[in-house]
Amino acid sequence: MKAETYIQDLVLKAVTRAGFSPEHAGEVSVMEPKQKGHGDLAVNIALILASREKKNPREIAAAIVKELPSSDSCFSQIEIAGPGFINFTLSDDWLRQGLAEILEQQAAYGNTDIGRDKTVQVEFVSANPTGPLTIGHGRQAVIGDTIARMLEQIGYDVTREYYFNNAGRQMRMLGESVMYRYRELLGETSELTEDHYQGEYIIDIAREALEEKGDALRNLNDVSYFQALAEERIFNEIKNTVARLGIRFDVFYNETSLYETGKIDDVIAALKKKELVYEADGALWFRTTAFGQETDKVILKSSGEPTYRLPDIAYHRDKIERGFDMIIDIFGSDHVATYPDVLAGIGALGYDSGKIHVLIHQFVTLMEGNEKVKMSTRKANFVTLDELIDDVGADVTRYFFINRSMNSHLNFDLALARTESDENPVYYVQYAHARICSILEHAGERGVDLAGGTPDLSLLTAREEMDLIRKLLNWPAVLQQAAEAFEPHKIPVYLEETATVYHRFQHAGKVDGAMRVVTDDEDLTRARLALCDAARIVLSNGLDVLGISSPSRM
RNA sequence: GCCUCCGUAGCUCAGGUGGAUAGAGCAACUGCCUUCUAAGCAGUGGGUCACAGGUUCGAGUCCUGUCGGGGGUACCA
Repeated sequence: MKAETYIQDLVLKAVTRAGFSPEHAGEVSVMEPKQKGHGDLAVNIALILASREKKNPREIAAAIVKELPSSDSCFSQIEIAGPGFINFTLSDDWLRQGLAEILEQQAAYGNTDIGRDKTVQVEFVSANPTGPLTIGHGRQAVIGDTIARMLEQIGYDVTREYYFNNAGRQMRMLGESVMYRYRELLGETSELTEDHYQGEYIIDIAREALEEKGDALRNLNDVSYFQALAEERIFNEIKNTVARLGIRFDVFYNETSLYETGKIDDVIAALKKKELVYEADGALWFRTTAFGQETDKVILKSSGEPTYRLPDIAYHRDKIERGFDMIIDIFGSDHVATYPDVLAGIGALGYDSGKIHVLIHQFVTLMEGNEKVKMSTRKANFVTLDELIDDVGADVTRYFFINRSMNSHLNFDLALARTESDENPVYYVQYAHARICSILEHAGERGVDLAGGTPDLSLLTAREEMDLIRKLLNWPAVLQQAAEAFEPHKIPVYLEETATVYHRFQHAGKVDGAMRVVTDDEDLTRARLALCDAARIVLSNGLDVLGISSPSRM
């Protein structure tokens, strides 16, 4: 049982017995005090009741505490502090019992079944295959995959999906770029304009076309061959890149299929039927002003081509039709203006857009020392995600991208990532894990291990030991909260704290020989090894959620 | 103009539904390795939480405005 809910229940009853009437159970909120020395969990109900009852909050707190059970083995102390907080300190017995649960549940510790029998689709990256993934895509890839992993841990059935537009102008320009490069290789003068893709990879693909077809395509004026070739080659690269980060998509969904299956036409027809579209200036407009927007939006250009909105609406309709309980879209902040149109479209078609969660992440500013690096796929002066992984490795890459809140701008200093990667916090967390593995191994060499049942955990009494248990027991709540709020950056924050508390625990043995893990006292040694193992389990589970390896040696 | 994200230590950033003395890493400075990894631990210095009002027992957190920066505001995606 979770301590929070237990306390909430206890206090709620005491409040009623003391003659007060809380408006709702949520009014008794149990929180973790920031300050050490204020217990493990605190309740501020007396402060809330004070203004309503026009009484001294400390007196109210006293009245409530009087109604709490006089002896409860779960707590070692209950006290009134400050302006009227009631602070609960968990008993060592309660903590040790929690430790036993960690050892029992192993890799499953922290998992819940909140999402049992529920499906969720996470759409992310979704970059059109016009060039290698950039660092900006990298942030989105890691955010999306980590959110997917968190949701899996709390029981959801997750589908990772990648959507791409292969029907529009961008891809045509890509094909044209390859075609012109191909002609250049045949000695013709360049027809490439500023609007075309300039990257070296375009020439590589053109060279492939040359090797495959010779000069047979010299006078071809149809880009489709070049476009298809480029799409295939570039997509392979994209898949390889994300695979290096441990990311695998379940579904690649392409725009073209929406036309082939008639889903685009269906949307137009449905909107027409509801009289939410009209023709003007040769284009077809979606009456988004009916949904509180400033202007109506074009969905079919005068050229007959759709704008991105139309296939996006059709695609999201398809997602809902596929029956997902929850749909998560992850976009860069350059897309903030597009999703209201899509949600309006979904609503207009009679669907519940409430199950769609749109998460916007802010940009990555790439720094090379003190200089900003401008990034543009078209101009090809970017640092690719692949190059970044080459430089700092997959673990550091993932950690950098997930370490901060997604609505905060990310300053990614390449020089720092390269030269000072040893100082990176990811090594700090991994090192704690490696240290534990090492100590377990060392004990094993001396003939002490954890085989043969749970040790006598009551031998754990030192402050460093209890602090570590406290921290480890927070993991399920951290994971659940991070998953439900879609805030993956809370995981690394927690892991760094946990690593610190572990390092402090192990370091205590350096200062005081009696605090060493492996001593001549075999029972105590086994109890401490169990604690080490629990720390290993939690760190490993946490790193796993981040898609980062847990090395046993460094 | 309008929408949106951001502004917290020298730098990069955390700060669950408002709570008690605002934190971490890096950088600077000082200690700590004969035995379980010093990729570590302990400590010192460093702040008008951009600014001004407001809401209340209480605001870094909520509301309004101002300033500064990012992104958007297309018949590009």
